[in-house]
Amino acid sequence: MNDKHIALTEAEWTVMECLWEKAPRTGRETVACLDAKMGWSRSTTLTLLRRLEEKGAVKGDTEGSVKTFYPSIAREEVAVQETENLLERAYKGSLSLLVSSLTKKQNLPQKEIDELYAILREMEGKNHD
Amino acid sequence: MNDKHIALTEAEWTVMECLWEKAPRTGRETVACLDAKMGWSRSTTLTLLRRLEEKGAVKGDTEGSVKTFYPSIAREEVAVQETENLLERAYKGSLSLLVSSLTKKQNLPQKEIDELYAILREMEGKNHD
DNA sequence: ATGCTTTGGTTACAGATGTAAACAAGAAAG
DNA sequence: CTTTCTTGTTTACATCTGTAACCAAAGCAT
Repeated sequence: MNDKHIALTEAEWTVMECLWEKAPRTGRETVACLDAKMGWSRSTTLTLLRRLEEKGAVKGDTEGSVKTFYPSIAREEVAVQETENLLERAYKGSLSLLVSSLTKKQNLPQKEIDELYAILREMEGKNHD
Repeated sequence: MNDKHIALTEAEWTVMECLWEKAPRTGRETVACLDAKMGWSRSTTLTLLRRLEEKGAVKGDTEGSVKTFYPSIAREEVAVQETENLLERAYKGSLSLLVSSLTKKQNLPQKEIDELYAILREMEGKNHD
């Protein structure tokens, strides 16, 4: 059984961030977290949690009168999904096109450049092994 | 006078693609284009055009009884905007993190790798000039 | 036991989005 | 000139999103 195509809205991302940061979290904890971070009302948070549960992004566990929530997809998985989407939509699937568009506006800090070199080198290593 | 923050929806992207591909286009032409490509009804296309005009993404020019449309933002501009958004949201602003996440799934074709090297080298050139 | 508090669930509601029918004013045809 | 076709505008409507009030059941305090 597989659950592809989970797209999160802005608000839902915020909730997920909260759970990715630390999970499981009880309803109350999650509410507190998002009240602190976003000033959201209890209802808002709980509604979002319900919708996320419905679309399979979080799993809720009820014990007695209290419910605990935790993500059922990894942050990176969602990130990659959304990235691929954008890549397709906006750059015809070409990562280098994305990078070049971005860097045309502003140069990267050297640190980022080094990281990227490292990634490329490593990939080349794998490519002909 | 500046018009930042233009976010396009899925459907609106499709319309813009049509105009970026060739512009200006009359209403009729645009309708034809999107009917062919998407099977949309005349009304649908025209509604989208109106909304895009409202949000400042296209400019419409009425001459007599016919209206011509053309994009008032460049494709790349929108692309970059949306990319920066995703970058912030999903990768804490780190491009290298994005790239590494993506390439973890599947290696890039050599061509892409070469392109990326080229981009990096060029940027380094600019960095200390 | 009886009433506050905490906790999750149900309902609500305005604005955005996808999709399109209905309508009106000008152009073209007979 | 009437009829018909075209072209753009208004209105419509279901679904999705952001945001939250209201409600009911379970716990706790008196």
